[in-house]
Amino acid sequence: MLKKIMLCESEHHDHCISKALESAEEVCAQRGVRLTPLRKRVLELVWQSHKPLGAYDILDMLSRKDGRRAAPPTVYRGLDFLLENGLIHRLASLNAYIGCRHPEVAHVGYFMICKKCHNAYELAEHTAIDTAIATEATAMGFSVDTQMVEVFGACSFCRESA
Amino acid sequence: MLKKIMLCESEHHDHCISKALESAEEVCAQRGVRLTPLRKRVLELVWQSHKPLGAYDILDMLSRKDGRRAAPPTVYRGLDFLLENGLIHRLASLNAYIGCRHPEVAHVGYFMICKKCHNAYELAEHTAIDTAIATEATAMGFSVDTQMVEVFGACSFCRESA
DNA sequence: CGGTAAAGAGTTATATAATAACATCTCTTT
DNA sequence: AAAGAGATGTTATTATATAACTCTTTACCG
Repeated sequence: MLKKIMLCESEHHDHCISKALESAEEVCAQRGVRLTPLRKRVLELVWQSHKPLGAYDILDMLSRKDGRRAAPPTVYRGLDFLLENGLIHRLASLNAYIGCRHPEVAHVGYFMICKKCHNAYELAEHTAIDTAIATEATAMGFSVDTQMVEVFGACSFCRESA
Repeated sequence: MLKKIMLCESEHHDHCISKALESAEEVCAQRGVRLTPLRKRVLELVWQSHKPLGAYDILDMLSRKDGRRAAPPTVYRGLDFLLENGLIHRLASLNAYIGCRHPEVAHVGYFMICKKCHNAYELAEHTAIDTAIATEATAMGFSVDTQMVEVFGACSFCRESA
């Protein structure tokens, strides 16, 4: 029997979205940076699901919503702001972006990405992986600055249905 | 006192190159695939240093060498072949390619990349990191297919000179 | 308040990374 | 030599991201 990690903490994904927006407001207020309407909309779009989204996917959604066609820099500026403030993460292996669950504290993300349902699970900080990387680095005299860990495979739900 | 992991096993980097080419010949012969002149040249170019190279960097080097301008698919086909046969790795966070030290056995690469000298150190397989990832995955019922671990920071040499 | 500087957003063009689609060549086998 | 497969050449295009400049909005200062 597999342990199942849920993507949404509550019954409905809407809670994830509203909670994320709320946290974002708090975090930005606390840091004295502005969560402008554009930035907020981009964040909201990223949070539409737990699947990483490409910048141009977001751009399309944004354009559809607004009626007129937005240009790439519009969305990239939003994404850059959100990345800088730890409100989203970028997945290098997918060129995609995903909402961060714990924007209060700066951290790099560790992700398990299901190749079937495309959902990405962010692991908590200070996992064994973190420790292992630090240990390996120390052993070779390497000082770690940042890191990317992206694991691909099948999540428990997809394994079951397969 | 930091332990120093050397990039080149012998005194001269030329040994790395010739050893890599030799291994590649063996591996390809064994698998019944063809290490054509083009593929070999691409591999040789990737191995010019221990710094990850972009596809277009390789393309430029290739073009310079040949006199005439090569087109992107030329180099991408070479890279694809080398990737498929585990002769090189792709670093997703850099969109760059680097020679693999152990092409005999299929594996994903774990890399420590120095932001100062740009050299990339490939860690041996079955490190603690590997184990840690497997453990985390199991704990959440996730079956691992492949993974990407890319760590950025400062290598022992650059730390010393800083 | 009103002026001003800075931050944000719009717009156009372009850089960078990768692939699609089709033609051609070059082996090997017969 | 012919056929077929694998490899390479060639042209065009897609996908991702940024540069450079303009205009607007906001925050701040007197």
